[in-house]
Amino acid sequence: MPVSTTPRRAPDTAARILDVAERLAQVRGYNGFSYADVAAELRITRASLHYHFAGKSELGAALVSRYTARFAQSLAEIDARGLDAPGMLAAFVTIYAEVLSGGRVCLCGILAAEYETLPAPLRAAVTRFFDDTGTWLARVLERGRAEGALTFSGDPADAADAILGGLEGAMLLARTRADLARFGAAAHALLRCVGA
Amino acid sequence: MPVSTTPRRAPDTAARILDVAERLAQVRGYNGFSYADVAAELRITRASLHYHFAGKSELGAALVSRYTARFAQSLAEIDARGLDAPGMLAAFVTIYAEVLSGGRVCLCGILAAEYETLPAPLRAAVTRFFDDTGTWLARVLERGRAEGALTFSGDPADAADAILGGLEGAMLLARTRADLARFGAAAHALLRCVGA
DNA sequence: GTCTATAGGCAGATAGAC
DNA sequence: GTCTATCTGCCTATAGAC
Repeated sequence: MPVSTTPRRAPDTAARILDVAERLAQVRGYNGFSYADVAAELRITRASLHYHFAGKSELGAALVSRYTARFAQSLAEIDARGLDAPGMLAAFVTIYAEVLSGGRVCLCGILAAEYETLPAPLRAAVTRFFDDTGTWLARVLERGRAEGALTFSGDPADAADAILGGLEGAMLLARTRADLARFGAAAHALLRCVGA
Repeated sequence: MPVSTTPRRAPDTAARILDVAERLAQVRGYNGFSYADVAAELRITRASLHYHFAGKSELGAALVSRYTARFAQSLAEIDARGLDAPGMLAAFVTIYAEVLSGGRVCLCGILAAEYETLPAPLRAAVTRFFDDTGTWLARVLERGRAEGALTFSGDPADAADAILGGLEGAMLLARTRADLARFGAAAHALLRCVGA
């Protein structure tokens, strides 16, 4: 078949809008950026943005949807690497560290802070992100403990919450200190919490 | 001296403004409330607010200032109770749990999420809050370890960051699940991190 | 101290031409 | 798909009367 399936190198405006909006949201939050910000950066008009995403809440929902899908893919890749539980936790922390080193925080972490002001569909999507990620973490923790590679007491779901919340909080704190190293140290301390 | 030093029961409008604004900020964030919101709740006009606080950034600074002072007072009260280190950590967690049970999150935690959009004086005040609180926590942790009441490895400052960030993050996550109990469980898991 | 009135800007959003 | 033009509403802020 001569017809190439190579993705168009061309604009794909919707994706570029998501790229810009995602970065703005991860730095300034959902309430901290506007259609005007995105449009200016892409050198198009606000009206054009409305063609691709009917409103800001739809853009926000698309943002979380894509972010969650990519995050799930990252977790699946960790699953596929055949690591032991401590290795999986370390890889999990690395995802967060890379986001932070890009000057961003977790999209759903910053949206969680704005939770009470978010449109309902966005709230539901954020909740789902944490449920999914917490479930993955709890599974890793439970398996690691069963195999003797991890040591902690209590419900794996609670330990998962502590690690997940700990990483989200550590990211936010790291920005107030402009100190990436302290994030790594705090993350390391969190993992020691479960014997990793 | 016959002139009573009893504080006026009267309005004290500035304090009432701070009370309302503080609650709004702890629920919706700095970017999530307006002068109009505060004014409507107090049944005064926006113009009156400007009489007491020149602008929103000044109001925000006053908010963080009062919050930090009260928080420091709470820590001083813990110091004065003659508890052992684990008891002090438990009391520290209780402060957070009480805030959350009131449907709020830590003022400086939510401001940390909005950090990049805050006026510079507000940013500095938030940074100071975490530095002060982290210093207090690290001191408790170090003393507890020296006395054999706590067991953890590494720099007490790193463990302090893990606990502080962990509590801030756990508060934000708890709201997305409307589940106060899970905050308590996560906090408990964090304290076990240092042997408490 | 509190008000009315108003300014000036920016937000999200829509209609309709091209 | 992208534009210009426009709408409506909310925001912070100020001037000046009471």
